[in-house]
Amino acid sequence: MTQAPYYLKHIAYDSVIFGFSGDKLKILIIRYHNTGLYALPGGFVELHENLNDAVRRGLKERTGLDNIYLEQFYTFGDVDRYQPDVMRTILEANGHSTETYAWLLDRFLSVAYYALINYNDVVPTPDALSDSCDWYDLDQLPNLMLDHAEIVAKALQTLRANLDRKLVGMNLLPARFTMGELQKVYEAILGEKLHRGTFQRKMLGLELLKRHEKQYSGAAHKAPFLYSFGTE
Amino acid sequence: MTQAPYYLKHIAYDSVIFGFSGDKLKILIIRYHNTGLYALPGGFVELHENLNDAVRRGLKERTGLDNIYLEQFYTFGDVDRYQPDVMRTILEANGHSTETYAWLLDRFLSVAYYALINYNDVVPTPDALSDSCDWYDLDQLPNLMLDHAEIVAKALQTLRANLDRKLVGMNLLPARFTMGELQKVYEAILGEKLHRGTFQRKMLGLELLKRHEKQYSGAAHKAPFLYSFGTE
DNA sequence: ATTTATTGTCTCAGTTTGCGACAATAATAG
DNA sequence: CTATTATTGTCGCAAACTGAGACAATAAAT
Repeated sequence: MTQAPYYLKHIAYDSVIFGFSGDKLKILIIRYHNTGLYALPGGFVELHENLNDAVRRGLKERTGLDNIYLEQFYTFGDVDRYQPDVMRTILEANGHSTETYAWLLDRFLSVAYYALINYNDVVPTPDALSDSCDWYDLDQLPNLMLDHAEIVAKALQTLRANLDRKLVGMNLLPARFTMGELQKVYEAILGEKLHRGTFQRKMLGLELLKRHEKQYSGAAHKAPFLYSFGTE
Repeated sequence: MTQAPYYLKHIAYDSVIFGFSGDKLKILIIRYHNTGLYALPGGFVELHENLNDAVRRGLKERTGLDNIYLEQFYTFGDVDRYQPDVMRTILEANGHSTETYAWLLDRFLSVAYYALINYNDVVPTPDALSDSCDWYDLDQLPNLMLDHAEIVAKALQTLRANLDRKLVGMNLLPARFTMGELQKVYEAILGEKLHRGTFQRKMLGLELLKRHEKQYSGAAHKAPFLYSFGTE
């Protein structure tokens, strides 16, 4: 967080970072110091930085990960996003002068992205203004500030629409996974149960999964195959 | 076009305005005075204006139409969009001082939209800096400035992807149209021939078209039905 | 050795899709 | 007035795809 001329004015980004654990879809939410305000992880674009690079830079800081599956889905630009009181509250709670950071009190458009990551690879890390960065079940989110709830809703909607066009599900899993795990990811995203046989037939028919040896599963049933993403 | 503090800095929009005529998909392109530069119609967002409203305002100016089918599809934010020389050329060719309009020489992100309109309803109108605003066949575009060719390509790609999810084709036609005309629209968008019987069966199966009386067509064959969009 | 839970696969019926065929018909040509 | 031409609405059939249940296989637990 630096002073005014370092970032493009009026432009912010927010990222909806999806993870999958315990059969549930989750997203990363930060909480600002001493305010009780919850928000999506976001940031600003440096004067000589590509927009997409700015978002990847923020993702790296928040998750520790490079090379994340990332997709831009909408730019939010309504006037009623402009609530300088909220930003003033955050700055003051952090002991920052609202003069030095006056540029933050201006109107912002937000370019929204969603990211899909492997839950287990992540070490969620708060930024300078926040005291936590944590996973929340998608159906148990705290009240989010500004229009961030709307951003999450549109992210999920876009993710669902992309699910049958792009092969996206496996970005939420480790490199090797079972068919059952993959199906649970799809079910969590779509919010509905899928028929096991049909799902398996469809996934294998795409010829995008490589089948490996059997998994040694500590479970009381037949050991499933492991798959990885990639034809060869 | 007004002075600096009237618009949000760093933010522009561009619109890919699709029309359909003579079995071809076309888009509106403007040419800047005395420069030979071709570009998409675009504009800026007023300080207290919703982003979407700004785009509709621009569409109204360029086409004379309200209530246009409009969809945001991507925000372009690479650094190499920043080519102040191009904007300087345009300003000078129009006799504008680059001091008064210095804000135009800054870096811009562009939020891109596509619009679908009825070709026959439109009176294309140039803006203050351009001397023409005309239809061009999608496959015979002039060289477009900056990354506008890339914007057009992504617009078409998004339109194609949306074609099987949203019912979008009829926005390019008059209120009443024949099944053959509708099919030609789809073929122009997808860039491929479709089977007549299958197309008709699918469209009617959606139960979104109302069938009217026969058309008196001056053509030497059976007169087709007319349809309009809307169930009832 | 038996039970339990889950996996990989198959079959079958129902639906959708691609494609050709047929009669119907508005204008035109003879 | 009749035949021709071009295009339309519709049907039928085969191929492909989909949803759902059924069956044997098997790793761990009893």
